Amino acid sequence: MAEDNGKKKISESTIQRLSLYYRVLSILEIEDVKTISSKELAKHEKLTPAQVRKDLSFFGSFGTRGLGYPVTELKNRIANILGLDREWKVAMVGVGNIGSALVGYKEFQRHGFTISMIFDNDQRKIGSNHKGILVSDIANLKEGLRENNIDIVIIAVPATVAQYIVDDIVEAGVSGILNFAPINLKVPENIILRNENMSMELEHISFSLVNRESITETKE
Amino acid sequence: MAEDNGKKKISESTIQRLSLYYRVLSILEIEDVKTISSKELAKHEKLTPAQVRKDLSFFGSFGTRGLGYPVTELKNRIANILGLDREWKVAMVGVGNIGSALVGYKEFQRHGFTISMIFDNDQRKIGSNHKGILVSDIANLKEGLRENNIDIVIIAVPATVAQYIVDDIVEAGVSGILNFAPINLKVPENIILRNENMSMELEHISFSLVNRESITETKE
DNA sequence: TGTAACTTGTGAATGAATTCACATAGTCCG
DNA sequence: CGGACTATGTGAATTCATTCACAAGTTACA
Repeated sequence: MAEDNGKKKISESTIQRLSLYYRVLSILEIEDVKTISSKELAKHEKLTPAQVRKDLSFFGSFGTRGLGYPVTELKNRIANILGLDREWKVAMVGVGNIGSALVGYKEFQRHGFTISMIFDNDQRKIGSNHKGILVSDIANLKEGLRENNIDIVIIAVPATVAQYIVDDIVEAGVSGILNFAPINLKVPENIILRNENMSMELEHISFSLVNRESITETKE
Repeated sequence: MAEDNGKKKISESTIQRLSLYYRVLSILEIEDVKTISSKELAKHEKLTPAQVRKDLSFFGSFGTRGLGYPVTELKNRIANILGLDREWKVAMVGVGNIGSALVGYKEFQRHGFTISMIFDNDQRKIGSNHKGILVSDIANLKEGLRENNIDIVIIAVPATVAQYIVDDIVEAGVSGILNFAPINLKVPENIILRNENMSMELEHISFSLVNRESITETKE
């Protein structure tokens, strides 16, 4: 009966929040907390209890009235929904500043994302070892991705060349791409492309600071 | 007459999109494009023309009917709205994987964010030079931030210690904080705190891939 | 077993963001 | 200079997301 053939569409924000819930639940599990109410869970991420319940209700009902949600069970279920209960094979293209940092980023590994290939075009880097991974020549990108059955590619190259790279990635049959280059890439409809734009958050802060000032004028 | 004392609230997403517009306009300016229509601008970021016009209309009317928007002028105006027309003094706390990469991230500099201080607790790093910046002892965080009039702090420390760090930052009087630690930090209401969660985007991709599969089943 | 206290799950109500659609104003070119 | 064309700016309509509010299920304990 757990079949949900209705398939109502899940909003972007719900998916993002699932990530947050997962993170909190992982911590709670380690702290040996057995159950948690929507109220508590909401507090952890500054949301409303109703929001939490609504989000979870899209995927079934895991809670027990009067008690709350079983931590481990819910965590596992969310992992399953997000696809974190499997190993994803990830490749990194570009091992400069950012790329290099991400290769060593523990958080990815923890969530099932294993970076197993690195590509770069810098002759000095090619052939070298980066945190235990051999850096391949970007000239072999397409074959490399194919042969190793890579699921997801992270792009961390300069904006100027990112589009060429992404074209190759798509041709290689990879359909999940995370782009760190500050440019909007064009991909076919069936490709899942997400952008990580770190300046954006900083700019959001600067906007807020500027706007706040005009209000906080009274102070001092 | 350009006074907008009405002050209708600007939505989060509008602000995010301003960042995108700014990025596109910067490129167009370099390409020596003089004017651009909402339609063209929308195409660059996969939005609708109406959305672009609505976003911009919150801040006044910069366009010319029949022609479009003057690229340079609009770019400068957005820079002004976002607070990118000034120099922000930024400090980095934690110079591990991520922190180190961000210190060398050109994009920040380009948008007016100058990282001028670095703090860490690792004795081997303290006193050393990181891309031309002296690494200070985190024990001196509060005084350092105050003395140097830091506007924004980027947190790139392990999740376990992030809350202590942020408390110090707040006490030092800094009110803009960008957090890379995968944890929800508590700050007073008047502090602008934004989180950058890189796993989240990857998880979004994995969710989409899993869900897509169930639809693409037909293939092969 | 009964009852008081909780907490879920969910339609309905509200609120927010996006898109529509068009009056208005400017451009462009013969 | 005039008419065809283009594109903005914005209320109104629509779609989407969040919150409300409450019936119904479960616990805890006397």
